[in-house]
Amino acid sequence: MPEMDPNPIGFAKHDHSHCVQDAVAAADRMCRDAGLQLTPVRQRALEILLEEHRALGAYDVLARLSEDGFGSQPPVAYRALDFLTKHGLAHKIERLNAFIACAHPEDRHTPAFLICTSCHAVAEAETDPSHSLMSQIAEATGFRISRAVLEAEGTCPNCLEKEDA
Amino acid sequence: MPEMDPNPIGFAKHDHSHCVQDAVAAADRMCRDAGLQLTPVRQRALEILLEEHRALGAYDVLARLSEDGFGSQPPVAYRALDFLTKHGLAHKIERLNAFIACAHPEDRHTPAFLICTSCHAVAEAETDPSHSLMSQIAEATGFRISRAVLEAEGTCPNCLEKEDA
DNA sequence: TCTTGATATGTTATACTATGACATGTATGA
DNA sequence: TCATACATGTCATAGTATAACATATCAAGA
Ligand SMILES: [Zn+2]
Ligand SMILES: [Zn+2]
Ligand SMILES: [Zn+2]
Ligand SMILES: [Zn+2]
Repeated sequence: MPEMDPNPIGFAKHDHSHCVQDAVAAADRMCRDAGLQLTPVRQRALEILLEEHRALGAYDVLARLSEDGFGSQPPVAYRALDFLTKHGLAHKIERLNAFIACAHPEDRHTPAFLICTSCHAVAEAETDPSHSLMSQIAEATGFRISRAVLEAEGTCPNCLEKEDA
Repeated sequence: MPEMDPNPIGFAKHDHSHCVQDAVAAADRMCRDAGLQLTPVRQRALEILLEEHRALGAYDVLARLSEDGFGSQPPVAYRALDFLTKHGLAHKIERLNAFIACAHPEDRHTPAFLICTSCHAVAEAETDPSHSLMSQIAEATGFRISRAVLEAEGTCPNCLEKEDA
């Protein structure tokens, strides 16, 4: 699987070399435009999430931040992660109590995640909020949604292959 | 269970007097049929969840179990809740780290929850797993789902009304 | 009968996740 | 200059969850 991310909702491998700096550059641009401060801690936290292509616990992020000379106490990580999630640069996976960089922060979306319980990979699928199941239910009941959590656990294509072998 | 919950996906009030014992009786029957042991702790835990019509933290359940003479340590609650969730008698709301009795344990379903951030009510909607958003995504990527988490936060109809007033 | 294995309940201790409260520094604008 | 907002750091604490071990029960098998 060569290119960067030919299948945005899949588990394909990709060339990782440039994708971190590209994403950071995009985040930087976005923050500048929106009048937000992508400070050193926040940027480093984003890089950490991007470097791994999986969900990291707040304390994992904290440990790396601390290694890099930032504060070593939980609020340091939680505040950086709050910033990133609040502004769509990262998401929290509720099922895992963990965080992951957003796969396509360009446009507003309701993220849906596929979590492989075998290899712990996490894929983010972009969904059209208006067509989603939750929206239909909400409409039927008069409920006004502010945030939706869509997460599926199971086995990814790669691990399914290995199982067969 | 016919009129136990006239509006299974809504936030309507209902007569609570008999719904607990009805649900417990049904659970008892189900367990008997399936060769499962609905032991005193487990049954009491289910009753506790049914009595409140909202999501309870494990430690809330534990406190009540302890009052009733059961063990007072976390595993007591977690094990009872594990049993109930494993067998479809209760669900965990990941967003809240809390548990709620299943609104319709009769049939297999993928539960979806509507969580009111104002009054903290939680409604469970029954969804057809095969038609769901997640299933479509999974099918497109070759991912095999074992469990789906569908949770929406927002404002319930009752609270929306109050806001207007 | 005795034994073994599976299941269930209880305990202690510990690990993991998250937030409150306060001090300091820096930039902006009245 | 001063007030305000915001960002970072600290210490302390709250909230959620599991590991590991002891004991009890019951059913199946030697
Ligand atoms: Zn995203
Ligand atoms: Zn996998
Ligand atoms: Zn249910
Ligand atoms: Zn409400």
